[in-house]
Amino acid sequence: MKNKEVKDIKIPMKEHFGNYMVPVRDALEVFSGKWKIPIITALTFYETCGFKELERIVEGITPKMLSKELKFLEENLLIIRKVEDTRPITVTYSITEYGKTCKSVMSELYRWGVEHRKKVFNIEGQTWDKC
Amino acid sequence: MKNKEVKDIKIPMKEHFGNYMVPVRDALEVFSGKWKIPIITALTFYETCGFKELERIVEGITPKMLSKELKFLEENLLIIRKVEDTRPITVTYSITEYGKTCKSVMSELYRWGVEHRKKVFNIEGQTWDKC
DNA sequence: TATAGTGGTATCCAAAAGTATAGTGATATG
DNA sequence: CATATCACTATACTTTTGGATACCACTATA
Repeated sequence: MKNKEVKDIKIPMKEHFGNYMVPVRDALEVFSGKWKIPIITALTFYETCGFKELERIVEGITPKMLSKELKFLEENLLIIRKVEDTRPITVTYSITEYGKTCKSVMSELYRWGVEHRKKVFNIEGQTWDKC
Repeated sequence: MKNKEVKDIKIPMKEHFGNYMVPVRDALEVFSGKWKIPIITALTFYETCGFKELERIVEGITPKMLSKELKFLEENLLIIRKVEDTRPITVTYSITEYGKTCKSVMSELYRWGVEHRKKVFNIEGQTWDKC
């Protein structure tokens, strides 16, 4: 082919989208994985829980994973950990005001996910109890 | 402690939220991982691309990953693969109308991610070129 | 005939994510 | 004194994810 420069060569996304992916990846880091959304949801619902309580509420999670994810969520300012001076000492985890902003993302994921089930698996009207 | 039944024992999320997590997880399966969103974004932007084109557009991806993710996205009805009867035969991948519905989720992830950067890293006004 | 481009596979490997199981020190209860 | 609860940590393991490298058949071009 002559005039190679005429052929429309598609260029890397970075040229068009710059750093667009960076915040998207940040968000996904918070919401992906098996346990982060369940923990956020639990703390949004109950406001404050202890460690063992969360182990029971978030069914199936191991203490190792719970501990790891709580640290991550605290570093990301979504929850706060407080050591209460009781006997025996108890530790409480609570959702922050900022943590509550996750709701918009989660409900968008929920909304899209429900449509996706309909489209891909042809499953309608199942009881995806909205909250 | 007497009156154990008075103590408010927090119950597993499933009691409150039922199958709420199922569609959320479905959605996350589509959007998580390193390459799915970049591929969707590329095909949303260019409408139709060939395999080698995508390899160049989505910088850093290996043919193995590209092949795997394209299969996944096709199974999820987000893109279509067509073998064109040219010489040599070419294969095109295009976004479906349904695939375009991903935009709402991606822009919500973007929006939240930008706020999250501000909050957690105190990074303002950077050029997260919106699209 | 040599080279380059098309659309991929095959194989091996490393790192990350997640599971299973056990145990710790402090305190409180029966 | 035995047992249980709280908030974890430690260790070993498996699974999943992704990366590196090589290679394939086919066709077109120089």
